[in-house]
Amino acid sequence: MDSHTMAEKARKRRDPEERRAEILAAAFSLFSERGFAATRIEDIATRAGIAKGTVYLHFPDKEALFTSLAAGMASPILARMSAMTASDAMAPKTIIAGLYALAESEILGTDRRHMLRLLISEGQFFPVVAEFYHRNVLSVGLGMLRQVLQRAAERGELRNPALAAMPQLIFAPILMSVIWKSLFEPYEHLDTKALFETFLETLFLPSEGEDS
Amino acid sequence: MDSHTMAEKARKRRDPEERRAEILAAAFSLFSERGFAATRIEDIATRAGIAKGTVYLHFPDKEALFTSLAAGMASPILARMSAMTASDAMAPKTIIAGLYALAESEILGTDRRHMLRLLISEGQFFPVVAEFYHRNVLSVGLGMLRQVLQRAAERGELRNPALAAMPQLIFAPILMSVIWKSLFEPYEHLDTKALFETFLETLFLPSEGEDS
Amino acid sequence: MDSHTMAEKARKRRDPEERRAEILAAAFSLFSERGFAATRIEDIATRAGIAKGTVYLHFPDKEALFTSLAAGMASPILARMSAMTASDAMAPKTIIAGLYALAESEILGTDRRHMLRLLISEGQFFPVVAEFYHRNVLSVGLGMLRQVLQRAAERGELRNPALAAMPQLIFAPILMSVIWKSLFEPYEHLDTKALFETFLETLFLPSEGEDS
Amino acid sequence: MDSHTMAEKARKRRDPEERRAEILAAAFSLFSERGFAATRIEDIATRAGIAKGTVYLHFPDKEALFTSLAAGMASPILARMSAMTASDAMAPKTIIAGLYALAESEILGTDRRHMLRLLISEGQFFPVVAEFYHRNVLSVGLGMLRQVLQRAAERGELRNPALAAMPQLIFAPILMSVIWKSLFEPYEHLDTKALFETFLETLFLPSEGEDS
DNA sequence: CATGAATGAGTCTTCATTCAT
DNA sequence: GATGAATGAAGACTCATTCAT
Repeated sequence: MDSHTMAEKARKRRDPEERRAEILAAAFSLFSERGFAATRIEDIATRAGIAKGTVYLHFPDKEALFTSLAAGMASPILARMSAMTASDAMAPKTIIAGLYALAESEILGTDRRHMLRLLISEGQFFPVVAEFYHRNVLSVGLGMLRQVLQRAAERGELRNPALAAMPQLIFAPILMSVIWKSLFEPYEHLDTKALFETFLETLFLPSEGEDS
Repeated sequence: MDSHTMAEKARKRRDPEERRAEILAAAFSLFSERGFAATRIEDIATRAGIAKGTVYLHFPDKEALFTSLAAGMASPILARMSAMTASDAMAPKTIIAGLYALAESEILGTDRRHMLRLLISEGQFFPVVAEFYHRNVLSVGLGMLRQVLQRAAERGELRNPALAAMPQLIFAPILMSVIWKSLFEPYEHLDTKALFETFLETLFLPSEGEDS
Repeated sequence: MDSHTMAEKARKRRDPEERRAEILAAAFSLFSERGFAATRIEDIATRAGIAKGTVYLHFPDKEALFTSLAAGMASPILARMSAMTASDAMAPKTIIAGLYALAESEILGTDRRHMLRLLISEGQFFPVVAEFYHRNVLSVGLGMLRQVLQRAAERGELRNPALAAMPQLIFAPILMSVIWKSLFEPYEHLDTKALFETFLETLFLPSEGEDS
Repeated sequence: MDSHTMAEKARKRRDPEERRAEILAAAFSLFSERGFAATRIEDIATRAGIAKGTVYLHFPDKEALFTSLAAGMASPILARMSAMTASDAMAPKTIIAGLYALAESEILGTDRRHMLRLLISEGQFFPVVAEFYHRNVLSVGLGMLRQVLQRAAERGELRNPALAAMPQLIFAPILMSVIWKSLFEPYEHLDTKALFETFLETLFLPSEGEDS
């Protein structure tokens, strides 16, 4: 018999990276469900299938847990966005449409939307996180959008060329959707696909041969 | 006659409504600054100039403080919005422009923006509040907007007539601005006036005699 | 019926000073028994007949409890010592004898000896306490002793006049006794009265008309 | 032959006695610096250059570490003292002077003074230690002193022959010095050489041909 | 033998809520 | 009504000890 019977003994001595990831996953789901203040370290440990003290072997304190989580969230999304906007070949409208599709499938359609709400909620009290996001996510993301919008304006595709100076507006419906889903979805469904579609058609002039 | 002067008496036994309002004002400023969890009842009492126990004569618990505050926040804004959209005489674009002006002066420019952020943050954990807002603020507000946008569409003033079905989009830049101000303003200033202006010009076709 | 039925209701709302004193008394006995680290705030509270949280209404933290205790211990003893050495009329030998009698009845014979041991033990880790004692107790006490010994030397009563420059030696047997009582008394009794008597006769030449 | 060099191996699998000594040395320095409660097993391990668990291969628990340390401290000093007092040839005054010189160079002048303070502080809570010291150090040490003082008394060298019945007094200035160094040295220097000299001259009559 | 990840009992401290005055 | 002392449940974090590798 192999001494690494993988099944049962999995409880002890995991690979540190794996363990760390499990803790973060547990923290993620609990922070999402209950918010930062209402989540107890012990609950995170329990959900990760470990003891309270073990959490502290991987993170110095509760705050670090949140900070790590926030930082880790950023890169995957950014990478996708980056890949998208990189190709000059793609039409701006298609790029923005792709961004909204990405937002729908990767944020609104998953638990990640809770994390975004969490960042909105708690970010203010974690300046490290806010600054990190501004520097690494927003600056980069807005920069890419600015370029795309600039190109669209030059090609005469934008309804309002001034949009290129306000790339934040592109994010606005995404944030709105996250908030709506969090607070009001139980009372009234929001059709985000239609929302993004409508917004897109408002931003861009119809392409050649497209029906108005 | 005893040694209690009028001035001294003025501190005690105030009109209950007035007292209640003072407590709410104190709670408002503290919740805004620190969030719900980090605000202590005692701090609220101190800021209101009363004793801890007195708070409980007016509100059953901390949660009630938050829900009352949330409920109280709604009406003034709603009233103004209502007043605005009521007049059929005003052009839709002017009404929406007025709404943004209102948002700037009454929300973004004041401490109320913190309260809106607070509603976004904590609302999920206070279903009473979320439902209240959906029923009394959003339903009403979105209804009004739908009418205004419908009228604009009929008058051919909208870039995209489908907007009338997505009045939530009107709120999106306001939410975005609130979030930006909370998290990123220290790192990068957001010119909300320009943002709203740009957005407005994107939604509406130029009026007669206006330069595109 | 008097509403201050003093007997049963004594549990609540005591005079703050009294309450503070009770907490200090409880802390004193527990620190004495178990040392600083091994004493739990909750035990102090229980012994004082109050709830854990109440301790924190009177002292900011565990350290403050120790510090206050240490500071409070000093003055009574100092006052007595001061009264003693003040009178120039008394013979130096009588004064020192009185000091040892005081040490026996007020320190070695009471729980205060535990506190002295505690100061010896923990003082190093509480620089505030050590400095306080140096400034307010030792400096003063040694100063007084120096004067007394100086006078004795001038009157030719000291076996070794150089003692006036080393007043710390006077304290040495007291410290030794405190330590002995703490550690070894169960195994071997120390007759402190005889100890002090022997030491005194070693320091001073026999008075006129005294038997050797 | 594998990649393990001699140097690398030297870190592992040392002679058990040597390993034990290293752990005790590490424990000694840390207990001295911070006291018993504030010293963590992990710190001891780190300072000894081994892993936490390894400590438990040599000592059953933290307490055993302290008691072993305490016991080990005793013998060297005792041996020296024993060697000193053994020779009947040496004058009593010279022996006691030698004892103080020993105390200065081997205790007060080294880290061992911290250990003595530690014994004073924690001894009470480790009855095993207290009893061990009483039986193996104090009884023996006081016995030797009693003999020496007895001899001095018989030879008419003592100011007060009764001193022979109170050999504890000989230790008093040593303890006083240890305590002073621990607590008050930063605020006021104590000249222990002078202190012991003064004390010695107080106990003993001047030797023949010596100035009083 | 040696390691250090894992455990969980233990402790300080906070704070919403109560209630005697 | 108003007060603020008192309560005690709750939660972050520590660290001696164990034990799988």
